Amino acid sequence: MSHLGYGRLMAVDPEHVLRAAAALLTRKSTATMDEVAKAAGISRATLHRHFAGRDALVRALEALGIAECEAALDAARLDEGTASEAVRRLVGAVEPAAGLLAFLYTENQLFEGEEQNAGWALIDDRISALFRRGQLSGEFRIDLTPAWLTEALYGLMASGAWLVQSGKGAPKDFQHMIVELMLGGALRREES
Amino acid sequence: MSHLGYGRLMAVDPEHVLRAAAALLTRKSTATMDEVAKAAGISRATLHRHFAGRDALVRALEALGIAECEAALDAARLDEGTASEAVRRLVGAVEPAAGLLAFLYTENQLFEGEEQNAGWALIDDRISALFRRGQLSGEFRIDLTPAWLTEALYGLMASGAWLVQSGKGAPKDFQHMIVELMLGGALRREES
DNA sequence: CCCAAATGAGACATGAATGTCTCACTCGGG
DNA sequence: CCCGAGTGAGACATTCATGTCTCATTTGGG
Repeated sequence: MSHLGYGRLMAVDPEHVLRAAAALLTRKSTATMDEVAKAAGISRATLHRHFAGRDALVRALEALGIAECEAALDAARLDEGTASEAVRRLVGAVEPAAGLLAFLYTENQLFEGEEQNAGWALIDDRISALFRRGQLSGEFRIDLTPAWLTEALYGLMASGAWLVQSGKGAPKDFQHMIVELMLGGALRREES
Repeated sequence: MSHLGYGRLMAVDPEHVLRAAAALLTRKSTATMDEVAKAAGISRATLHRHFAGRDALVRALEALGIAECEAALDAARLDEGTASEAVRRLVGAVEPAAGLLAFLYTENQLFEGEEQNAGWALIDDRISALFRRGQLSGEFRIDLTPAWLTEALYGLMASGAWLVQSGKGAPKDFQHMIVELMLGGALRREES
């Protein structure tokens, strides 16, 4: 059995391991370290050499999710154009990481302790600021708090990821269905 | 004697146990049977006498959640009035069970196996039918599928429950913030 | 009063997952 | 060619939740 090395020696790519772990844990959040190792195509021993334990693995996944969120936030350029356009760009940029984020979102183990990763608060702030900007510009309604709009966006993205993963929705509709419901709601409009 | 009388002794109320378990597991989904027992104010032995094991407990919680959902669906009278009004009534009726449902929603253990409870499918159908009715009456937009609207409603209710539980939102706003975002979206409207 | 039902407390075994370790093998570079 | 880093396989001990059991106690009914 040989692994396709990609330049150096046959060292395991931690990134690839995390991707595989995320893909598996998103489907089966109770997967054991052994299952994770098999999913990543490595042995349990090697998995342990890279991540001290299950907790460390989940923490690494959390860090990866935060990093991808921040990358998406940067790529979406939330300060440019209308807030609506920014929301649309954000959802589109987040889509590749939606599965991982949906897993982390349901992993409330991460939020029950005292030491939850401060990265989430920063992300919350940036998204809240976007909604607040939309409210100040008169674009968004003001009877819904930025905190709620942010939380709701998380929920809709998780639901969207779940819908796609279960096969009840097409991946290509991910951005559209989330953005349209988030901004426009379910009611039919006559105007525009 | 020897008949199944239940007013006899200081028998534990299984309903109360389930409520306590739901309240705890919503906050800490990894709570042990011992913690659940303590939260319910009974011993682990008694907890085990009523629910064969952790799996049975979660199944019972699932059955309770399904029952409460169906009760809410009945109480909301989805066939009466406009679809919007029905959605509003539904969210209001579901609110007391929102915490439990949020827990079940994130307990993807329930949906990964082959034998997921058929009760969810029935609930999905009833809610989907409501959105479809709204679309046929011209009340709801038709570019979002009933399946997505249903899933989105779940996600928003879970997010709403989480927001309230974390203290970042008031319980009294639960119905309003969910219904308004679900139906009207975040965009500000000039009309009405 | 006496008994049966139900509970609480705790001991005990079991099983699964985890964490640690050793050893042999395979590359790749010097 | 040889050496070492990195890996796979597996043995091993440990931890912890779980499941089962016993026994004392409480409670309420007959």
